[in-house]
Amino acid sequence: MTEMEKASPHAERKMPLRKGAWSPEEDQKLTDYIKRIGIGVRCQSLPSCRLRWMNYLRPDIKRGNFSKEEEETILKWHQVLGNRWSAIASKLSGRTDNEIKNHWHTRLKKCSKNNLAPAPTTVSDINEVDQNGLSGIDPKVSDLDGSLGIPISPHLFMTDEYLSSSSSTDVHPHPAVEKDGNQSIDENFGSSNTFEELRSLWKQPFSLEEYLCMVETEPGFMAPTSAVWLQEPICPSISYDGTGNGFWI
DNA sequence: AATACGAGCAACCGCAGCGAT
DNA sequence: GATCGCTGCGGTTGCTCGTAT
Repeated sequence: MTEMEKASPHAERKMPLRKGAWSPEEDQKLTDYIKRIGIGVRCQSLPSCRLRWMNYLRPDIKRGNFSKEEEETILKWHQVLGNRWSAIASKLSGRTDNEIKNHWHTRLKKCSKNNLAPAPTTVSDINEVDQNGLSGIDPKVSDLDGSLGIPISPHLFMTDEYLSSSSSTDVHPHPAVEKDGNQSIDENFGSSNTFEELRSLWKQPFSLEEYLCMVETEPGFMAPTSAVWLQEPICPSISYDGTGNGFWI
Protein backbone atom coordinates (compact mmCIF):
# COMPACT_ATOMS: atom_id res chain seq x y z
CA MET A 1 0.00 0.00 0.00
CA THR A 2 1.41 3.41 -0.89
CA GLU A 3 1.65 6.25 1.56
CA MET A 4 -1.11 8.03 -0.25
CA GLU A 5 -3.35 5.02 -0.02
CA LYS A 6 -2.66 4.71 3.68
CA ALA A 7 -3.67 8.29 4.17
CA SER A 8 -6.83 7.91 2.23
CA PRO A 9 -9.82 6.03 3.49
CA HIS A 10 -11.21 6.26 -0.01
CA ALA A 11 -8.49 4.02 -1.32
CA GLU A 12 -10.18 1.05 0.22
CA ARG A 13 -13.39 2.01 -1.50
CA LYS A 14 -11.79 2.36 -4.90
CA MET A 15 -12.23 6.09 -4.76
CA PRO A 16 -8.85 7.58 -5.55
CA LEU A 17 -8.15 10.75 -3.64
CA ARG A 18 -6.32 13.29 -5.69
CA LYS A 19 -3.75 15.51 -4.08
CA GLY A 20 -2.27 18.79 -5.13
CA ALA A 21 -3.68 22.01 -6.44
CA TRP A 22 -7.37 22.43 -7.13
CA SER A 23 -8.41 23.02 -10.72
CA PRO A 24 -10.95 25.73 -11.57
CA GLU A 25 -13.36 22.95 -12.51
CA GLU A 26 -13.00 21.37 -9.09
CA ASP A 27 -13.45 24.72 -7.41
CA GLN A 28 -16.57 25.33 -9.41
CA LYS A 29 -17.86 21.86 -8.65
CA LEU A 30 -17.33 22.34 -4.96
CA THR A 31 -18.88 25.79 -4.97
CA ASP A 32 -21.89 24.62 -6.94
CA TYR A 33 -22.26 21.69 -4.64
CA ILE A 34 -22.21 23.82 -1.53
CA LYS A 35 -24.65 26.27 -3.10
CA ARG A 36 -27.08 23.51 -3.88
CA ILE A 37 -26.63 21.13 -1.01
CA GLY A 38 -24.95 22.94 1.81
CA ILE A 39 -22.00 22.11 3.92
CA GLY A 40 -23.21 19.97 6.70
CA VAL A 41 -23.19 16.53 5.20
CA ARG A 42 -21.51 13.60 6.79
CA CYS A 43 -18.69 11.54 5.49
CA GLN A 44 -15.60 10.05 6.96
CA SER A 45 -13.06 12.27 5.36
CA LEU A 46 -12.63 15.09 2.97
CA PRO A 47 -10.74 17.63 4.96
CA SER A 48 -9.23 19.09 1.83
CA CYS A 49 -12.66 20.18 0.61
CA ARG A 50 -13.33 21.93 3.87
CA LEU A 51 -9.90 23.52 3.80
CA ARG A 52 -10.35 24.67 0.24
CA TRP A 53 -13.70 26.23 1.05
CA MET A 54 -12.57 27.82 4.29
CA ASN A 55 -9.31 29.18 2.94
CA TYR A 56 -10.19 30.06 -0.61
CA LEU A 57 -13.71 29.65 -1.91
CA ARG A 58 -15.74 31.12 0.92
CA PRO A 59 -17.59 34.15 -0.44
CA ASP A 60 -16.74 36.40 2.49
CA ILE A 61 -13.02 36.02 2.03
CA LYS A 62 -11.07 39.09 1.07
CA ARG A 63 -8.46 38.53 -1.56
CA GLY A 64 -5.51 40.70 -2.38
CA ASN A 65 -3.03 42.75 -0.45
CA PHE A 66 -3.34 43.38 3.25
CA SER A 67 -4.08 46.97 4.06
CA LYS A 68 -1.88 48.88 6.43
CA GLU A 69 -4.64 48.75 9.04
CA GLU A 70 -4.89 45.00 8.70
CA GLU A 71 -1.16 44.60 9.08
CA GLU A 72 -1.15 46.77 12.15
CA THR A 73 -3.99 44.77 13.58
CA ILE A 74 -2.11 41.55 12.97
CA LEU A 75 1.00 42.91 14.61
CA LYS A 76 -0.92 44.13 17.62
CA TRP A 77 -2.82 40.94 18.09
CA HIS A 78 0.23 38.81 17.53
CA GLN A 79 1.80 40.64 20.43
CA VAL A 80 -1.08 39.55 22.57
CA LEU A 81 -2.00 36.17 21.21
CA GLY A 82 1.25 34.87 19.81
CA ASN A 83 0.95 32.36 17.00
CA ARG A 84 -2.73 31.75 17.52
CA TRP A 85 -3.60 32.45 13.95
CA SER A 86 -7.21 31.39 14.12
CA ALA A 87 -7.80 33.78 16.99
CA ILE A 88 -6.09 36.58 15.10
CA ALA A 89 -8.08 35.73 12.00
CA SER A 90 -11.30 36.11 13.93
CA LYS A 91 -10.36 39.72 14.55
CA LEU A 92 -9.94 40.42 10.87
CA SER A 93 -13.10 39.76 8.95
CA GLY A 94 -12.49 38.17 5.60
CA ARG A 95 -9.01 36.89 6.33
CA THR A 96 -8.19 33.29 7.04
CA ASP A 97 -5.75 31.99 9.57
CA ASN A 98 -3.71 30.47 6.79
CA GLU A 99 -3.51 33.75 4.95
CA ILE A 100 -2.50 35.63 8.06
CA LYS A 101 0.05 33.01 8.96
CA ASN A 102 1.59 33.19 5.50
CA HIS A 103 1.61 36.94 5.56
CA TRP A 104 3.26 36.94 8.92
CA HIS A 105 6.01 34.59 7.84
CA THR A 106 6.69 36.39 4.61
CA ARG A 107 6.48 40.01 5.65
CA LEU A 108 5.41 40.94 9.13
CA LYS A 109 7.86 38.70 10.95
CA LYS A 110 10.71 40.77 9.65
CA CYS A 111 8.95 43.98 10.59
CA SER A 112 8.29 42.71 14.08
CA LYS A 113 11.88 41.57 14.55
CA ASN A 114 13.19 44.95 13.52
CA ASN A 115 10.50 46.84 15.42
CA LEU A 116 9.47 48.43 12.17
CA ALA A 117 6.15 49.13 10.61
CA PRO A 118 5.23 46.86 7.73
CA ALA A 119 7.08 47.81 4.61
CA PRO A 120 4.91 49.81 2.23
CA THR A 121 3.40 47.81 -0.55
CA THR A 122 1.42 50.40 -2.46
CA VAL A 123 2.11 53.83 -3.83
CA SER A 124 -0.16 55.39 -1.24
CA ASP A 125 1.57 53.46 1.51
CA ILE A 126 4.92 54.69 0.30
CA ASN A 127 3.66 58.28 0.26
CA GLU A 128 2.32 57.86 3.76
CA VAL A 129 5.58 56.50 5.05
CA ASP A 130 7.40 59.38 3.41
CA GLN A 131 5.19 61.83 5.26
CA ASN A 132 5.00 60.11 8.61
CA GLY A 133 8.17 58.16 8.83
CA LEU A 134 8.19 54.62 10.17
CA SER A 135 6.03 55.41 13.15
CA GLY A 136 3.02 53.47 12.05
CA ILE A 137 3.26 51.07 14.91
CA ASP A 138 5.55 50.26 17.69
CA PRO A 139 5.30 46.57 18.42
CA LYS A 140 6.80 47.17 21.83
CA VAL A 141 3.74 49.08 22.92
CA SER A 142 1.65 47.07 25.27
CA ASP A 143 -1.93 47.80 25.99
CA LEU A 144 -2.15 47.41 29.71
CA ASP A 145 -4.95 49.89 30.06
CA GLY A 146 -6.85 48.51 27.12
CA SER A 147 -6.81 51.84 25.37
CA LEU A 148 -5.83 50.25 22.11
CA GLY A 149 -8.68 47.86 22.31
CA ILE A 150 -6.41 44.92 22.82
CA PRO A 151 -7.21 42.33 25.47
CA ILE A 152 -4.55 41.56 27.94
CA SER A 153 -3.03 38.14 27.95
CA PRO A 154 -3.38 36.40 31.30
CA HIS A 155 0.35 36.35 31.82
CA LEU A 156 0.40 40.11 31.71
CA PHE A 157 -1.53 40.10 34.93
CA MET A 158 1.31 38.43 36.73
CA THR A 159 2.49 41.71 38.08
CA ASP A 160 4.32 41.99 41.36
CA GLU A 161 1.26 43.47 42.92
CA TYR A 162 -0.98 40.71 41.78
CA LEU A 163 1.43 37.91 42.50
CA SER A 164 2.02 39.20 45.99
CA SER A 165 -1.57 38.48 46.77
CA SER A 166 -1.13 34.85 45.80
CA SER A 167 1.30 32.23 46.87
CA SER A 168 3.85 31.25 44.27
CA THR A 169 2.23 27.86 43.94
CA ASP A 170 -1.21 29.27 43.71
CA VAL A 171 -0.97 31.30 40.58
CA HIS A 172 -4.27 31.92 38.93
CA PRO A 173 -5.48 34.46 36.41
CA HIS A 174 -6.57 37.91 37.34
CA PRO A 175 -10.29 38.07 38.12
CA ALA A 176 -10.77 39.97 34.93
CA VAL A 177 -9.41 37.01 33.06
CA GLU A 178 -11.41 33.86 33.32
CA LYS A 179 -9.98 30.39 33.36
CA ASP A 180 -9.45 30.23 29.64
CA GLY A 181 -7.53 32.97 27.92
CA ASN A 182 -9.31 32.20 24.69
CA GLN A 183 -12.72 32.68 26.01
CA SER A 184 -11.79 35.80 27.87
CA ILE A 185 -10.58 37.44 24.75
CA ASP A 186 -13.66 36.50 22.80
CA GLU A 187 -15.95 37.63 25.56
CA ASN A 188 -14.21 40.91 26.00
CA PHE A 189 -14.00 41.79 22.38
CA GLY A 190 -16.82 39.99 20.77
CA SER A 191 -16.57 37.03 18.50
CA SER A 192 -16.77 36.91 14.79
CA ASN A 193 -20.18 35.35 14.69
CA THR A 194 -20.33 34.59 11.02
CA PHE A 195 -16.92 33.03 11.09
CA GLU A 196 -17.70 30.93 14.12
CA GLU A 197 -21.00 29.82 12.70
CA LEU A 198 -19.32 28.82 9.51
CA ARG A 199 -16.70 26.99 11.46
CA SER A 200 -19.23 25.06 13.43
CA LEU A 201 -21.02 24.10 10.27
CA TRP A 202 -17.94 22.33 9.08
CA LYS A 203 -18.00 20.03 12.05
CA GLN A 204 -20.01 17.76 9.84
CA PRO A 205 -17.63 16.29 7.29
CA PHE A 206 -18.83 15.27 3.87
CA SER A 207 -17.78 13.50 0.75
CA LEU A 208 -18.05 15.71 -2.24
CA GLU A 209 -17.91 12.90 -4.74
CA GLU A 210 -20.45 10.77 -2.95
CA TYR A 211 -22.96 13.53 -2.66
CA LEU A 212 -22.42 15.01 -6.05
CA CYS A 213 -23.12 11.57 -7.34
CA MET A 214 -26.28 11.27 -5.26
CA VAL A 215 -27.48 14.70 -6.24
CA GLU A 216 -26.91 14.12 -9.89
CA THR A 217 -28.37 10.67 -10.07
CA GLU A 218 -31.24 11.00 -7.65
CA PRO A 219 -33.45 14.05 -8.07
CA GLY A 220 -34.85 15.15 -4.77
CA PHE A 221 -32.10 13.52 -2.82
CA MET A 222 -31.72 15.08 0.58
CA ALA A 223 -28.89 14.85 3.03
CA PRO A 224 -29.13 12.34 5.87
CA THR A 225 -31.15 13.45 8.83
CA SER A 226 -28.08 13.28 10.99
CA ALA A 227 -26.63 16.22 9.17
CA VAL A 228 -26.89 19.70 10.51
CA TRP A 229 -29.05 21.85 8.31
CA LEU A 230 -29.44 25.44 9.23
CA GLN A 231 -32.73 27.04 8.48
CA GLU A 232 -31.46 30.55 8.33
CA PRO A 233 -28.92 32.33 6.25
CA ILE A 234 -25.51 32.45 7.81
CA CYS A 235 -24.47 35.51 5.95
CA PRO A 236 -27.44 37.69 5.10
CA SER A 237 -25.44 40.07 2.96
CA ILE A 238 -24.52 37.34 0.54
CA SER A 239 -26.96 36.00 -1.93
CA TYR A 240 -26.45 33.30 -4.43
CA ASP A 241 -29.98 32.91 -5.56
CA GLY A 242 -30.73 36.53 -6.29
CA THR A 243 -33.47 36.69 -3.71
CA GLY A 244 -31.38 38.50 -1.15
CA ASN A 245 -32.07 35.72 1.28
CA GLY A 246 -28.46 35.00 1.71
CA PHE A 247 -26.23 32.02 1.51
CA TRP A 248 -28.21 29.07 2.65
CA ILE A 249 -26.73 26.05 4.29
C1' DA B 1 17.13 34.32 -23.93
C1' DA B 2 18.24 31.22 -20.36
C1' DT B 3 19.03 30.28 -15.73
C1' DA B 4 19.14 31.04 -10.75
C1' DC B 5 17.14 32.79 -6.89
C1' DG B 6 13.76 34.51 -3.70
C1' DA B 7 9.10 35.71 -2.24
C1' DG B 8 4.44 34.57 -1.81
C1' DC B 9 0.89 31.43 -1.53
C1' DA B 10 -1.81 27.10 -1.34
C1' DA B 11 -1.89 22.75 0.43
C1' DC B 12 -0.32 19.00 3.39
C1' DC B 13 0.97 16.88 7.76
C1' DG B 14 1.01 15.89 12.48
C1' DC B 15 -0.32 16.84 17.03
C1' DA B 16 -3.27 18.26 20.85
C1' DG B 17 -7.70 18.73 22.67
C1' DC B 18 -12.29 17.30 23.11
C1' DG B 19 -16.36 14.53 23.00
C1' DA B 20 -18.47 10.03 22.53
C1' DT B 21 -18.56 5.39 23.85
C1' DG C 1 -11.55 6.18 33.99
C1' DA C 2 -9.76 4.47 29.57
C1' DT C 3 -9.92 4.31 24.83
C1' DC C 4 -11.05 5.76 20.31
C1' DG C 5 -12.21 8.84 16.69
C1' DC C 6 -12.82 13.43 15.03
C1' DT C 7 -11.75 18.22 14.55
C1' DG C 8 -9.14 22.36 14.72
C1' DC C 9 -4.91 24.44 14.60
C1' DG C 10 -0.15 25.60 13.72
C1' DG C 11 4.12 24.32 11.42
C1' DT C 12 6.12 22.97 7.27
C1' DT C 13 6.60 21.89 2.49
C1' DG C 14 6.51 22.54 -2.23
C1' DC C 15 4.86 24.87 -6.28
C1' DT C 16 4.45 29.11 -9.04
C1' DC C 17 5.69 33.43 -10.50
C1' DG C 18 8.47 37.51 -10.73
C1' DT C 19 13.04 39.49 -10.72
C1' DA C 20 17.96 39.60 -11.04
C1' DT C 21 22.07 38.05 -13.28
